[in-house]
Amino acid sequence: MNIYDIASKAGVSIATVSRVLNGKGNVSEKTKEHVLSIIEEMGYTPNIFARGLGLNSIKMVGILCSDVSDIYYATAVSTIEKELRQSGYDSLLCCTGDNIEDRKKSIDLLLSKRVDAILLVGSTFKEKSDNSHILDAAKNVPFVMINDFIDAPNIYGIVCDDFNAVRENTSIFLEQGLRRIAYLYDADTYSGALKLSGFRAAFTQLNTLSDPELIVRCAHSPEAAREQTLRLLQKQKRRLEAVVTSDDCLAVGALQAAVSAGLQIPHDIQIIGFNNSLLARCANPALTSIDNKVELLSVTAVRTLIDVFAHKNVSNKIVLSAELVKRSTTI
Amino acid sequence: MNIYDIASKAGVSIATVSRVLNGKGNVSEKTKEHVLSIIEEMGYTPNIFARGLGLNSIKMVGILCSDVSDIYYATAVSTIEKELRQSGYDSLLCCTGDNIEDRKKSIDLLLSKRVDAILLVGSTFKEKSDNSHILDAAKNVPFVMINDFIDAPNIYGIVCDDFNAVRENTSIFLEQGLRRIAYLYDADTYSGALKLSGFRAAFTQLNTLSDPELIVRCAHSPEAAREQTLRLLQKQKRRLEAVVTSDDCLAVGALQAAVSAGLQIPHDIQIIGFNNSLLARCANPALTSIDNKVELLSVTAVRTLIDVFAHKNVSNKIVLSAELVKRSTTI
DNA sequence: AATGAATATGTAAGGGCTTACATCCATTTT
DNA sequence: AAAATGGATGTAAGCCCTTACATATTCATT
Repeated sequence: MNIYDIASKAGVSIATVSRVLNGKGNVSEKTKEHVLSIIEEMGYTPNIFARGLGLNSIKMVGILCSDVSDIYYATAVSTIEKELRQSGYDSLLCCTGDNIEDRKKSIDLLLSKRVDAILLVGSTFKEKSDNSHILDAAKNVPFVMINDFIDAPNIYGIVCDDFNAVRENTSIFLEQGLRRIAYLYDADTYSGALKLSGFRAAFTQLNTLSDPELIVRCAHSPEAAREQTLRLLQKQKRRLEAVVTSDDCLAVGALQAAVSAGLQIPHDIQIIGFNNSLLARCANPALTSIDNKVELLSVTAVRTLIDVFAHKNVSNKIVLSAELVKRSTTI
Repeated sequence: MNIYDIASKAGVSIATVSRVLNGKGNVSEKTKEHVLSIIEEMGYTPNIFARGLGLNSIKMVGILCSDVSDIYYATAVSTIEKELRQSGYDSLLCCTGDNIEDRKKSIDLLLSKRVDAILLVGSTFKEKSDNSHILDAAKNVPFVMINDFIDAPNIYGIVCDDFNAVRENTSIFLEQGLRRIAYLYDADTYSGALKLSGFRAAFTQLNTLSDPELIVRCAHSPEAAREQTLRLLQKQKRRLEAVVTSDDCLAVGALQAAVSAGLQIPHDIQIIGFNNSLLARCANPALTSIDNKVELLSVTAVRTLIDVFAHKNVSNKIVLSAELVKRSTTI
């Protein structure tokens, strides 16, 4: 069944059917309704490929995500997908892992599927030299990044003010007189770098320096964070007073370490997570966490993209503020 | 740039270029390499729409998921996506929520995008009457369901033996002499129904009956489960001895309730989760959980689908076994 | 009633690929 | 040496839309 069948059954030309389907051009109300009724009656769906051939777009946006099984990215992807659909776009999902080569392939793949744009969830790597494939992709379609930014034409970054989020909350600890503050982080990404500098800046502000031994990189799992925190707790002669983390899942690990070391939380040690995910609510005691507003970031990203499609004037970088959600691991 | 450009640059016909691109038909090794080098040199990518028009497929599978922000579904989608890509298929993601109307729309949408198959993640509803749209869809493309099954042509179910998983683990409690065992569940789905009957069956096996007041349905959040468990703890004259749940996130809520009631875990009360997700590892004390093997289910689903594409003989229902992962909330 | 503008509809030319069928050529067979 | 075979390649039709342009119709204006 194709547009010709509908046209002949409705006694009109295929052009008229097409116009009805696309709501473009002039069709009399009467004809329009008649055609629609035939379409309904025969259960006709236009062939997306033929349509794509004509329009060179099938309203599909590629989502590039390093790992949707991560609860944070999952929330982002979920929000993006919903918001896109509401705007009439579908989502082609591509999870790439953290490997540059794979991501290059994924971008090529999305482009070969003729997506109308690419939305990146999950930070790129710090070595900007390896981002040439993103710049290339942006020559073909708009490229929107969440929690990341590259200053180049046709690239839009929706980021959270991670620097100040960490700086301010670290400062709170410092103002309480604490100095033995550890920082646990996992990835060396754009936003990861911001958070780390935020941590350091809090110390600099007070003309102090953070102890380099207390800044620890570890794998993205509670187990890894637990191990690292236990190590710090054992090694330090002076007691660890607080732990700041780049992700709730690390904070949970730190929390487990503190609990197993018999420390009272938050009296003996305070812990602060990042992302305000389900993990923060599930931890025991419940985790204080910096909410960097994934949903808002995601919605903003999609809206930005829609504006770009509509040739509206859009700023290349949008910065949102994080917000602390206080629970039981801080005073 | 199109296939004609490549053909003329290579001094061959478009048919030959097409044959090289698709690896079909006979092309001499020499010509093939020459054409490939031109393609490489010019950076040519065949137009996916034109190709789709000819083949009526662009190797894309629709993933229908009620909610990717749920950590369990996120893992499933992530695994599916990876496995599909390895088999040369891409994933069109569609999150539908738990609403039948929305799901109908999503299925239509996937079909209109001419996906080669639909993969459903997340159970359908118990009222089979409302599954007519799935049966309809299966007339067009293979339909694979994870954790669900409808016995109809072209529908394949990859399920976990949820019934026995819950039955066996409930039995362990009963064999310990416990009788005041609560069951917390969230959704009234296919696998949800299996789990619930498994719970009941454990009692029936011993010619006992479960207390209907201890079988509680609640929303899918730790907070809701916490509240319900607190209610049970307060109401019951005889002490609650164990809680079985249909999802880790409910188990975490139950755990929080028990902790806040000052109970010793697992001495005073034992708790068992389901799915063995990150939440189980993050809980404190760490949660014993039934692992229903999402990754394996997902991989099996995709492999089944690939077999169906290859017209291999595939059984309509594949049942995998769950496995208990013991942590600190059971004896 | 004649003219022109605006609206409604139709015709036909792409858009870029796949593939059945036709053709050509180099082998092998008799 | 002629015929048969089969591999390599080309031609052209078809897939199903969109849309520029052409034509027909309607309506308002003079």
